[in-house]
Amino acid sequence: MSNLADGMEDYLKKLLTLSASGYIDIKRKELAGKFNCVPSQVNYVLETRFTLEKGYLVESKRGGKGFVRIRKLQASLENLLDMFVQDIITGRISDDRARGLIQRLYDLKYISLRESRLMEAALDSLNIIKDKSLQETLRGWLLKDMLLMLIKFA
Amino acid sequence: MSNLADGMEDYLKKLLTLSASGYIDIKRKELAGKFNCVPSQVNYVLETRFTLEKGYLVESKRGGKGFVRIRKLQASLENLLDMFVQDIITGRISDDRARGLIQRLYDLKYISLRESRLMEAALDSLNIIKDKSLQETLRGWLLKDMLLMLIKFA
DNA sequence: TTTATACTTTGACTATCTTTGACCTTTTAT
DNA sequence: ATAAAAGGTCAAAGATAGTCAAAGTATAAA
Repeated sequence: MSNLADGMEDYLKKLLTLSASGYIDIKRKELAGKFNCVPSQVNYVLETRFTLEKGYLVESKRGGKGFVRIRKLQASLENLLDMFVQDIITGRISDDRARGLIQRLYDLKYISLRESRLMEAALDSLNIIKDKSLQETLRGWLLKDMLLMLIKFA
Repeated sequence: MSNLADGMEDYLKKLLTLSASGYIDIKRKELAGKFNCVPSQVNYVLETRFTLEKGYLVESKRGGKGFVRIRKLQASLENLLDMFVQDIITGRISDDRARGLIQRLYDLKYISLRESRLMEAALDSLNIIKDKSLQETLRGWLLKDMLLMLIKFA
């Protein structure tokens, strides 16, 4: 008998393969109910099994009619991401490295010239931050959020 | 099945696109009746979805023959500058206003959908900053740098 | 077999978004 | 003036989801 987390993982992955849209929407509480566990267990499964490195994107909304949406990335995007995931998940990234990644995205025709410049401009704005540590952290988030946005609407 | 507020938002936006005059007049109580909710729900939708920053103007009148008028502002650069002059001067801007500006730039066809999303993603990343003051300042720079870049390479 | 380490499960507390209702103000009709 | 007919405000309640750290379990190393 496998554990709860593995069971929930399998269940969600199965739903995903059955889904035509490439994503599924679930209710955290309902899912927890189905597996007879606390709702936060769902978060655990999402955090450990449906990560970016593994090719998944998770979005959610709170409040009435809220949801958790799990999206399976296309293989091509996964490959692309593989190159950056390491930088992204460490959470911090140097300016040079960040600009290198943007250049790479452009070379791969994944973003337009204007888009690359937009991303670079965003990086520029971080230069007014005195605290170098905060700067690196923020740069990591900036890059990650922009990249995820591109992927989400690919 | 989406929630009440989203449904009402969609309904009103649809009416707006169908309207030749550029605005629609509704009766708060009637609308609430159609959606089977309390009248103040209408206010909630107006306050969260039809704000000035998002390019809408809401006027109303009480008493007999009362109404609520929702107008989609036509975007123009002049218009935009007027609306955001204060932010530009102070160099600080709230999240809502920043997103509104981006939306308006997109309405104006100054930026593409992807570009607008990139800019929004950049804004997202600032949310990890605890210090609200620093956050507002940084947001100002971020927006300014991205905007200048767009202009420079227009 | 014990111990150390990694993985899983739980629950209390928090954050966010939505819905409702009681009470308030303005405008019009008589 | 007054009553009737709108619309407005605000705070509480409801509906979800997120975080974090403690407690429980399984696995690997000694």
